[in-house]
Amino acid sequence: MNENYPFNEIENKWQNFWDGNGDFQTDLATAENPYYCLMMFPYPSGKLHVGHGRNYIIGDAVARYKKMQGFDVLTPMGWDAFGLPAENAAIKTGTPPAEYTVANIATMKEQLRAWGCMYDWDKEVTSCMPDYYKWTQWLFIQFYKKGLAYKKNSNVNWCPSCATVLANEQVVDGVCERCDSEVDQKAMEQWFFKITDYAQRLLDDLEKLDGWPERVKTMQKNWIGRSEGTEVDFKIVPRENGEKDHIDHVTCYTTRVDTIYGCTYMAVAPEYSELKNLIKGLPQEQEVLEFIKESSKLTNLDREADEVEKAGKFTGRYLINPYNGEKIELWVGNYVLMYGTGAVMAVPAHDTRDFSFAKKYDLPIKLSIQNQESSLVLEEMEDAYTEDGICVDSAQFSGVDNREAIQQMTTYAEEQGFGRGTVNFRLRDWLISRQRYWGAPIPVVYCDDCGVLPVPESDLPVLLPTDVEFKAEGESPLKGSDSFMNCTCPQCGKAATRESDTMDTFVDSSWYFLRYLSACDDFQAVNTAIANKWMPVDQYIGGIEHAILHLLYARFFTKVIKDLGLINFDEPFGQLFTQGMICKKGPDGNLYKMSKSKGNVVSPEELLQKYGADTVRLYTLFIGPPEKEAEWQDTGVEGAYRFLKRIWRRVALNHSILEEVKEKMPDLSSMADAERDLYRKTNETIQQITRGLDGAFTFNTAIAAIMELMNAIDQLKIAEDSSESAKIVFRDAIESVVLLISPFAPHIAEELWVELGHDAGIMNADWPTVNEEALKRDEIELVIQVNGKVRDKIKVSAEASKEEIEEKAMSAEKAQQWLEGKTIRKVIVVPGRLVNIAVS
RNA sequence: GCCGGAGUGGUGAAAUUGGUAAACACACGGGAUUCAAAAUCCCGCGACUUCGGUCUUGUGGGUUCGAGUCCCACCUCCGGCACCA
Repeated sequence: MNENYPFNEIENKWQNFWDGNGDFQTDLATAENPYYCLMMFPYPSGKLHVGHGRNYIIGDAVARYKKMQGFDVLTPMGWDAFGLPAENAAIKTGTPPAEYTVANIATMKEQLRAWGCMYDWDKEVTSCMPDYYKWTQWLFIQFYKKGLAYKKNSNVNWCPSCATVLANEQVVDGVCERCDSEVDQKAMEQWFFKITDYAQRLLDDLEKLDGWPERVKTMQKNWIGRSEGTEVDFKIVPRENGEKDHIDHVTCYTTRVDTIYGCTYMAVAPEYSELKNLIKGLPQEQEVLEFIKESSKLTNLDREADEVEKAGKFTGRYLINPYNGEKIELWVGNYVLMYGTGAVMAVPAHDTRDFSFAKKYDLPIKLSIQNQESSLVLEEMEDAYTEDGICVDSAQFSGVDNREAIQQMTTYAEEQGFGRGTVNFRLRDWLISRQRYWGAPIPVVYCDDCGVLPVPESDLPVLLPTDVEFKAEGESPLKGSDSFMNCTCPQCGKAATRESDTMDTFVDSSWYFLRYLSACDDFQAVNTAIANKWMPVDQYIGGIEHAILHLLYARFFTKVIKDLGLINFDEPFGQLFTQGMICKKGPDGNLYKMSKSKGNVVSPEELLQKYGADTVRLYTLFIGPPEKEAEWQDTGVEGAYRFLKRIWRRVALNHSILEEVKEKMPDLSSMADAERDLYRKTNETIQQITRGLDGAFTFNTAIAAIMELMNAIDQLKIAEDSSESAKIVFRDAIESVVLLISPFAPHIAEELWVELGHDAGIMNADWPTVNEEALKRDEIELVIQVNGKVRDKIKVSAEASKEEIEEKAMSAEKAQQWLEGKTIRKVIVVPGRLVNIAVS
């Protein structure tokens, strides 16, 4: 056996072997012990760098580990293949998106293979292929039939650079999450999914997700943004000239109805639907219209900046507060959002925004909540009092605790019929229309006579045309394809037109985990029996950047698909693991997430050639806790390489010893001390790693533990003339190292496994188990502390009683020096750990 | 402002959940081997020290025989939400 570690010879060999052996192909129907290990499928952007690799390496390690534990592991892989980069490439180079995408997939598939990440390619899904998007379209139609897909005209986020609309989730700090262009507001007719119908369930079911990171659940909770409050109808004071209005009241939403006796005006959003009607013909009309126009010019960015000066106009109309009959002014304010009802009752004394607005426009301020000390004096207030307290000047509610008053006053409003308790969500419906080519066409037809009609299921898929011109303009390229646009009405047979928008790519990725389970099924989207058997996914692995978008949409889809009766579970992912990003210092010396634009990518090719896949894998897992960000350091790779070389050498140099060992593990009692120590260390390592890997992903410490075991193996100093039992213990330790490291560095493990005389296919070997007997110690080292400081160490028998330990500790030589002349006040004996002597 | 997470050597980090702080590595320094280099092996590596020790887990208090870990107050950083009424 060559003593130099020949990674370049063995890695490809074993990758071929795994393929040929079908080790990663899983029979979904017959598997008895299913374990679904899923990695977020990538967008085929071209090339993966080592930062991307973390996701797949972690996933592969989990899959191999679970396989060795006897599970029937399913690890599929696919491609989130629709999306803008392919289309932009088409605009730039003229390469059709399909061609570009297919080429990238081929490259990335090779890269995954070169990393030793093996998948069940029989179940590959590619979201841009007709056999996939047919079923995406089918699901759209089911959503449509259930009233969960609808079209409406509304203000939407428009990215001028991407030339398409965006979902709220895709707008980050007022800019497009993809290209960082400032997003405009534009009124357009667009398709939406009614995710708001599922807001409560999406919120409630977060409770069930014990295997999800807390921070992801919190992010989703914030995003859904539930708030409980009260709607109150304020009657509009009729016009003096007797003219009628369309409406007779304005409804506001508040979470603080307890402060309503302090309400001194009402403010509506500039976009408030009835506003223009309410001001028609009034002297204030022009001024207010002007104001509305000004406000609409404010971009998202301006609105989100804290500095935006609150501004507003009196509309000329008045309302009646139904609780006390007071007449108040109706204002329009730029600080009021179209949230709730778009109208807010203003209580300057108890809301900081209303306070500054009232001060600016000299509106009245009334105190209606008093603090516990009754120390609030209106004239002295410099800001609103927003804490809890006691209602004052609030008619029959005066003296009531304000939290209690919310209940009482809501009930009162319901009894009187001018208000009601209600719940509001921050979550908006999901805008899925995209004015782009490279996505699944929305399967809808417009007929002049019959209106909007879904494409009949038998006509699916609605194929993307190829006779299109790619341009970065504001219209879908599909509009330019006559062959696509012109069709017949499925109902009346007359000429009709197709919808030219395509679906957001997040629609594709919201159900791909179900499609892996029926990848080749031409007759149905979801195989119910198989899905119920394999889902929810046991372990999902991906980046934290999907905490809201993808993970929320996938949960929504799962719930809808359950309601369609196709599956019997309502959460898609049991355990979720979000790995941290890999960063590297850029040319400017700052640390960035690895990306082309920062010029700090490390591509795997060079590393694989220099060190091999196992080294890259081992370093990636050893770099730090996998859920945290990590800084890539090239010298660290060297360290991983050194360790693998060391394992290899230890086997190669002792090959004959390892080969000649045939005997079984001898009795513990017949082992020399050094042998027992190593045998114990081997079992401790197995225990530690297994505990770490179950539930948590402590790869970094698992690898450290294997390194420690290697250090212990070297302590034994095995040689040809060592005793038979030493050789057995040595071999057992080496074999354990090979098994334990195999999920992380599978190629070297396979090779050494065979060198140790086993059949090829280490992933089908059993994960090592702990011999409890071996863990026991005859003698234990105890620390002796005096007043909590370590002063001495003693060795005692493992069976020693507390009394014996105490006695031995007290007489320990060094401890004695610290006890001299002191009064012993207390002695604490912690068996197996330490003795602490408290003196004064 | 609200919510979540973190702060430990030159660096990445460990610490059986209240029990020897710094495991395992990286970097660095010294030595062996070598004509030389690479590779490999051995030793050292928190700070101060009068070589007895003393101090040390963001800061300050507290609980405890004992605190990186628990409690209180504060500081800093990261992430999410945010004019949401």
